[in-house]
Formats: sequence, structure tokens, C-alpha cells
Amino acid sequence: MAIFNKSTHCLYCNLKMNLFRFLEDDQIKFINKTRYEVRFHKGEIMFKQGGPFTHIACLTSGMAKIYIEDPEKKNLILKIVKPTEIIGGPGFNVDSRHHFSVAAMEESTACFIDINAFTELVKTNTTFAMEFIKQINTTTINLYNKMMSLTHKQMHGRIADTLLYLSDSIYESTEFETNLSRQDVADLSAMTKESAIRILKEFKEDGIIEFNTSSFHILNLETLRKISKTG
Amino acid sequence: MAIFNKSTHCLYCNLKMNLFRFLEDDQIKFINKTRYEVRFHKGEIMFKQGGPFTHIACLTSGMAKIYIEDPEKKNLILKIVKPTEIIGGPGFNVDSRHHFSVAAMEESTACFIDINAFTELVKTNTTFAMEFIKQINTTTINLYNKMMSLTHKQMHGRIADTLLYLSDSIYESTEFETNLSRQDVADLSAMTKESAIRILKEFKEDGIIEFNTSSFHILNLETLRKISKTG
DNA sequence: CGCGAGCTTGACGTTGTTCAACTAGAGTGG
DNA sequence: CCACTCTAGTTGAACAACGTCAAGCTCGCG
Repeated sequence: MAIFNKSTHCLYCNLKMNLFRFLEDDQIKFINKTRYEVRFHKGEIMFKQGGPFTHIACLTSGMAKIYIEDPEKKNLILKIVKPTEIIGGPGFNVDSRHHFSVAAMEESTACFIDINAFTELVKTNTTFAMEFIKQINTTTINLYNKMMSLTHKQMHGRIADTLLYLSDSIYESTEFETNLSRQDVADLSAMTKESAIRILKEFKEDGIIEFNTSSFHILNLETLRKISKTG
Repeated sequence: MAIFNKSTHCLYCNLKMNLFRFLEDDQIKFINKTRYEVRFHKGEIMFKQGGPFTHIACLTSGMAKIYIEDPEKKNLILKIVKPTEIIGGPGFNVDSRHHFSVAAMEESTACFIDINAFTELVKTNTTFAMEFIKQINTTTINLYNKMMSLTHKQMHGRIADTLLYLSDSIYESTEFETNLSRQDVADLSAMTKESAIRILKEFKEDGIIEFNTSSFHILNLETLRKISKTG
């Protein structure tokens, strides 16, 4: 189960994410009052799609996946989050519900901030509000790219895109350990697990990547980018 | 070509969209100063993807389509806009560029508001800012739904979804004239024109819809919704 | 009356999913 | 320590979904 905690004061937190750097000291103190820390084990749910949107979370350690569930049990992973990213969602100020689920991919901790306190800050601190908008918009731009990839490219291009996403944006290395399952790779690429496995195998046979159950190594970044381009 | 104009003062504009209802009179006057009206003919481009994001537009008459272009010339139509919807985009406060194109689907007029003036309002009027965020988030929620439809449903489900979108949200009737081409219907559904035509024909043969070149009539809304659900 | 753009159709090949079987490794209890 | 089970990964064959290509069609417009 998730474990509660409240360690260092926000004021002295060196994990302070970009957004919170725009707060005044007394505003930091203000959110510190309602904030609490939660520790999650691998696989545990932080936010549940459809559930009440009562808090914003800030991942302080570990890693989590954000995904949309559908009735048929076919999930779509929108993105992976790393420290110290803020986790909110489009339910903010709309219907106060979560429109995606978030699950810890490994032992993780997150700070939970009351949504009302957060709203208060958006309303009182203009710079904070503008940065918040900036972050939402950046997310939307990424979403556009993902949407074009998933709807207009075929499987090789889509798998190339998720490999590039993982190496460029998440693990920041062409060689990485991961505990994404094959199903997760498939859910990132909008295809079945079997198809994902087949494409990965092809890439391996072509000498583009090397991998085993839990680690990947991109050997030929250039052809991978070319495959991403040609779709 | 687009025609410039500046008719009634914003203060007395009865087309004022939701967002602008939260402005004070002097703020309305403020944006009225920099605003101008543009008239577009069918097919003309209002915003061009990649181009500079210097203005926010508010569609005051007509209809327009918002779409993402890709290098291979395969477009994805994100949504149709009607009066008096605001047309901005995720480039706001990020890179000041457009991340989609907008084209008039028929004779249309739009008010263009300088982005700096708009930004000023977001910064000074908290209610306005919150409503702006609300609108962005609502758009994102719709985007999630579209994304799930396009990536997880097969063609029948996707065509059903665009038909339902058109009748529920755009034309607000099960019977409507449109000047969306077959290619547009395909671009709304992420498939080829030929496939779209084939599915539409099937639906006609099954007595679910009736249509000719430029008009559609949904005869059996229930089965259409069922097809949307089952994918 | 002829031209061109959008629409329609069919045949065909490719892409991607489904289903079923098999494998490997990690825990679990006797 | 050895079966046993469970889960994730893998493979192949059959099939369905979808795109491509090429041809023919329709209709408004010059």
C-alpha cells in the first residue's frame, strides 16, 4: 500500500519543479501546509481515470506511466513521467475528474497538493498561471505529434517513434534498462503485443537495435530516425 | 482574398463568445482597439501550420476546419469550428507558432485579436484566465476521445464517430447539408477517401444512413451509436 | 459539349490482428 | 530440492482489415 509521509519543507526541497520556481516564499509555505508525500510500489495506481480530481501530484522519485483506459481493456499510454514532473490533467477546472490513469512503474514517491490550494495559486500569481498554461500547451503539442504518429504511420514507424521517445526523452541514452513490458511498448504504439514483438524482432535482425527482456540498446539511431520519418 | 473590416464595437457585439463574457467593459474596449475583422472565402487559409502565432481569432460567421498537416500530405482534421468559437492553439506562450492549419469551409468572417493584447487580458483578469484554461482543458478532453477512437476502433466505428460528431456537435441535427468533401470525412476518421466511401456505402445499404454528394441523413441513430461503441 | 474535379467501384496486395500453442523464468508449497 | 503454477514473452498460421492502383462515373462550369 501507499505510505504517507511529510519530509522536508517545500521551501528547502531541491526537487522543486519548474512550475514551482515561480512561486513567492509565502506561496511555497502556503502549499506546504496542505501537501503530503506518498510512496507507491511498482504497479500501484496514483490516479484512476474517472476518479475525483482532488489533488495535483508532483513525482519526486521513480517513474510512472500515464494511460487512457477504454472499456475493451485496450490501453493507450500517453506518456511516461519522471521527476520532477507535475501530474495534473484536463479535468482541472472542467469536471474535476481524471481523464487518464497514472500507475507507478517502479518504487516512486509523489507530493500531493490540494487542488483548491493549487487553484488559489493560479489565480493569485500571474507568472505561475502563465507557466501553467505553457506547460499544458506543451503537452498538447506533444499530443499532436503522437496523434499523427499513431494515426498516419504504420507499425515500423510507430515502434521507431516509441523507441526514440524512450531514448531521447525518457532514459536519455541509446542504451537503457526499463521495466516497461512488451504490452506497455505495444500500448505506447497503439498495436497488439504480438505485433510489437514482431517489429522489435525485425529491428534486431536488421541490426538496428539489440534487446532482451528488460533492456534495449539502439545500435543504429540514424536508420531508426529514417524509419520514423518514412512511416 | 481575405477582406479587412471593422464593423460594430466589441462592446455591442452580440456574438461575444463565452470567454469574452468575463471581461470588464474597459477590457473589452482595450481589445476592440487592436481587433480587426477578416472575411474569408471558401477554402482560404486563416492560420497556417508552422506560421507565426500573432493573433487569436474568433469565428463570427461561417465554418472552418482545423487540421494537422504532415509531410506526406495526409491531413488529420482535429475539429470543425462554428461561431463564436475562439481559435488559438497550443503555440500560445510556448513557441508562438501555429501547430495546425485552419481553413474556411464556406464564406466566413473572423475577428483577429492581437496576441499581446490577449496575453495582457489573461494576465490581468483572473476569471478570464481560468476560463481560458477551462477551454484549453475541454479541448484536450475531446482530443483524448478522438485519439482513442482513431487508434482503437476500426473503420466502421471511426466513421460512426465522425457522423455522430457532425450530427451531435456541429450541425445539431440528424439531417444536414455540408460541404465537407469525402476526403474531409476521411481526414476526420484517419483513413483513405476510398475506405470512407466504402463504409458510408455499407451504412447506406444497411439503412443506417442516407446521403448524397453534399448531404447526410442519419436514419438509425441507435445502431450508429452501437457501432461507435463496439468499435 | 467537352473538360476537370470530386466521387465511386473493383481487384489486388499488404498490413495488422486473432488465436492457439509453446517457452522461459520466477515464485510457491510440499 | 523438486514439481507445480503463473505470468510474460515468443512464434506461426489463418484471416480480416485496410490501402493502393487503376478505371470509370457524375456533374457543374466554361
